[in-house]
Amino acid sequence: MLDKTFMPSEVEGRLYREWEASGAFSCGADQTGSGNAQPYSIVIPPPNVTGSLHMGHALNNTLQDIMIRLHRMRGQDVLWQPGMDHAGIATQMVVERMLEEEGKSRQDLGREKFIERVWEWKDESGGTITGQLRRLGASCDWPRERFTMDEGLSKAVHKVFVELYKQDLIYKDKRLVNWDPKLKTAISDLEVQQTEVAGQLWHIKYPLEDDSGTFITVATTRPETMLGDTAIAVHPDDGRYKDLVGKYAILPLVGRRLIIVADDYADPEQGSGAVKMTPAHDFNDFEVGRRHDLEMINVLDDEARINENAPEVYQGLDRFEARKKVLADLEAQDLIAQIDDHTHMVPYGDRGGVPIEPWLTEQWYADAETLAKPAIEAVRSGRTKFVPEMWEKTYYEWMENIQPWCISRQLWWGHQIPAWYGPDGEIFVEMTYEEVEAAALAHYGEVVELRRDEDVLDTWFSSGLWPLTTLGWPDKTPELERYYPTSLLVTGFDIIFFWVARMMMFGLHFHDDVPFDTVYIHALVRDAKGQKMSKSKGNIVDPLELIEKYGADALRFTLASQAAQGRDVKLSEQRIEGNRNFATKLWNAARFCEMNECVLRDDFDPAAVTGTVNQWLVGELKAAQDRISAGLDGYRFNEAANDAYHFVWGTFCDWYVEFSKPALQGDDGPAKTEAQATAAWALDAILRLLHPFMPFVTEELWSRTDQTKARDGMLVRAAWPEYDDELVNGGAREEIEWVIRVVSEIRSVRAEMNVPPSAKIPLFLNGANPETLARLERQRDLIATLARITEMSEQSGDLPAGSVQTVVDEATLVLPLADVIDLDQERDRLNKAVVKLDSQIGGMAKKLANKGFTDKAPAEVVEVQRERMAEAEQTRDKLRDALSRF
RNA sequence: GGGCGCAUAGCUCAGUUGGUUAGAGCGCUGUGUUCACAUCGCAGAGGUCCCAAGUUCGAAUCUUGGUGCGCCCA
Repeated sequence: MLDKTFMPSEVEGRLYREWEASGAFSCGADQTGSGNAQPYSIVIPPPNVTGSLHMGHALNNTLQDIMIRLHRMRGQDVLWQPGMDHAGIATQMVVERMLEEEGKSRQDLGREKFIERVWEWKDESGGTITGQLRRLGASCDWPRERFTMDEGLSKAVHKVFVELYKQDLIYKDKRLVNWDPKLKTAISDLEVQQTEVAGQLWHIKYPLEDDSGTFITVATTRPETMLGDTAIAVHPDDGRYKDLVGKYAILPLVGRRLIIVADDYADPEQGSGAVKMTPAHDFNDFEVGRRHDLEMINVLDDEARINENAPEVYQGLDRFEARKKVLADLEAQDLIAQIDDHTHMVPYGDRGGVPIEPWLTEQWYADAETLAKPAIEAVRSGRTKFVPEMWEKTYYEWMENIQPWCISRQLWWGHQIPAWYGPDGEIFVEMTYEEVEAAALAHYGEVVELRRDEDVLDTWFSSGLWPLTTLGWPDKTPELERYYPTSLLVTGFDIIFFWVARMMMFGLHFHDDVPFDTVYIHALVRDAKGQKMSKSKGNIVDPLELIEKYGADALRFTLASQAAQGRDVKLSEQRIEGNRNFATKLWNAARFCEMNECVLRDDFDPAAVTGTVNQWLVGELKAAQDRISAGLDGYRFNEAANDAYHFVWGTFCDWYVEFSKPALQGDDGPAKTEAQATAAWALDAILRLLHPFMPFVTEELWSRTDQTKARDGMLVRAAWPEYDDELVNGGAREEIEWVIRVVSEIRSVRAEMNVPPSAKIPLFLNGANPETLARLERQRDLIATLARITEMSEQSGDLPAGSVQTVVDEATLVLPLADVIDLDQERDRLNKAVVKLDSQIGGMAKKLANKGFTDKAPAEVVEVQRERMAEAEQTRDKLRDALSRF
């Protein structure tokens, strides 16, 4: 016997272990045994090895798991490829922090020992997230788990680097990069967060060279960078400065001559209209510098301290101290013309958390523009589809304006760049060190000392290969052959650039095919108030806490039911609680079936049921199944979840269970047997339909409701329901919908008239046609039970005194309530109903009188309108009659 | 400044190519526990679908403009 409530924490761990142990999650399964099960594959967005499950992961993996479980149940050969990302900066930071506590730095250890330490850390505490994904119910093929630093994957990265280098798609260049002075590495544009900061705009007077005593005033938010100024720019059309173009100013504090150039970049509206140029420390200035061939003077070191290229008094000062001193010195010389408060954007490194510096260094670059071309074309031609489609615009926007991709990072943890340098800096890039040596020997004609590049590759370089490498590429594996291109990628919009775009580029370049058929982009998970979750706001919701409190099923169902396309998920605990209640409801429906000995029968044919209620239910189930399948196939997770919810609660529990009670609790006989079998069949279908959303409670019920017949294995591998249209019986549907209308109407009137729920009353039908009377005859039991009616009969002639009347279709329901009725109240109620109908009829009459409508609208629409009006008129007339009989 | 979204019940949101008499969950109000479930049942209140103009026989839905909010890129 089932308990009264479902206790998720008592079953989730056990069920998950059983699934895993049974091999249910393994790819290669051909459930139908036909030998031609179609492959269905998803690669997981690899979480960082340092990561732990947050709400974004919970949503992302819930959606993937729903699709995976659905297709597995459909009998496809399903692969959900799991794995983790080595997360260069994040992981290195974790281990460096540990070292710091021991009073050591990575330099103290040396590169080799440090990397050993990282691996130790990874083996011990890395990857807690994979356990957490299991808690969520994610049915990944775990034995196939991969890590971006695995040997095979590293080999692939090496091969890709070598090939791209030989194709001139990877090269070294000296450009401005985003430099993180805390982590002392280059980072990509995408890892820079522009943050609005309330700062100042300083107007500084630069003396003109030729005419002592006059100045040109420049405005800047970063006065310390003036130490690296090499020019001043003004707009070519700016009359104020026309005469100064080509002349020189003298840089205060330094004494350097600055040429005044005319360039469109200078904005006459901004500040004074003249802008100082620091080509080595500003991206815009860098571009201006290129146009005007300006000198680039780097005045910062790798920790953003002033270096030897600046006057000695500033050397060694941190950039913020330098700002203070520069300003003080300018002030002392009376060179500050004005200080404005000024809100502007400051770039912050998203890992290090300090403002990044544009810094001139030599780095490795990939020719993203060339690689992007086929990737753009693949989406344009529809080989890869984005859902929702609007994200394609974002993808194009970025791909068409793509910048060279800086792929080197000044870190130790990651794939070390496979480039070696000879004594004169000649570069050798080969697959093996032996080949490098051979190439060097050929080049120099003698054995020389070779030095390997110290840097590692951007983490996204290896994760960009994820769909290829996890399937075994560059080897020609059966998995690669079978599961590539993958069916679906599920990810957040924030990594379309970082990740999706790179996988597209690499997949097309190295395997000549797109990595996925469809990319489903889901939204952000926000808190109940719509705020972005963040540590600083303290509004982070921990999915694991919610799982403990409400069960994984409730969390999953909530996320799915909120995952409307193009809309953020606002997660409120109340909703999760509501869906926990839904699981309880399902549980109790199963408990009801159990108590009434509803046992699944092998020979049950839903198309052959004879009871009207049973015919109705199988038809409703077929319709619900259609909607749920269509919702999932269209990635409308919210619709599918809500359809399932409404069928289970609104149709099965609220009505069918109640309808079936007279039969189930009555005497043994064919009606009871059929009710038991139908209920068992429906519950079985419900468990299947809900399984992708709520795998735990459904699996548990599946095993617990298996009283007589051993089900063929676990629900996780059971077949997804598919039904024929013949299950829909129009007559049964109309009849039961009529019963529902009658019962609802009576309940409503009873409540309004304050008839005590315990009181049973008679019911008379007035003006009912023969069909309705026949229905009444057939469905007496249901109406009597659900509407708490004693006797019911046709009534013609005079009404019993003090009757309440209400209309369903052509018939008037008459409830003799002389004892309880308040005549005035009843008159009011009827009057209100008549007035309301009159206004509706008025609207419809007007519409039908409009020739434009009757001529131009489709005939069926006009017909529907006529029918509606006739029905409304009929009801109104009946109510008027009722009033007149008062 | 450029681009992309969003605005519907107290709250959070559905509403597929225009045919609505606008729905759900939560919350709220009333009421009910022998008979699966109080993590529940039954009933109810609650909406100029942001504003304006246009297209149309017909607009929550399409177009334009405005207002407010959000995100991305400069």
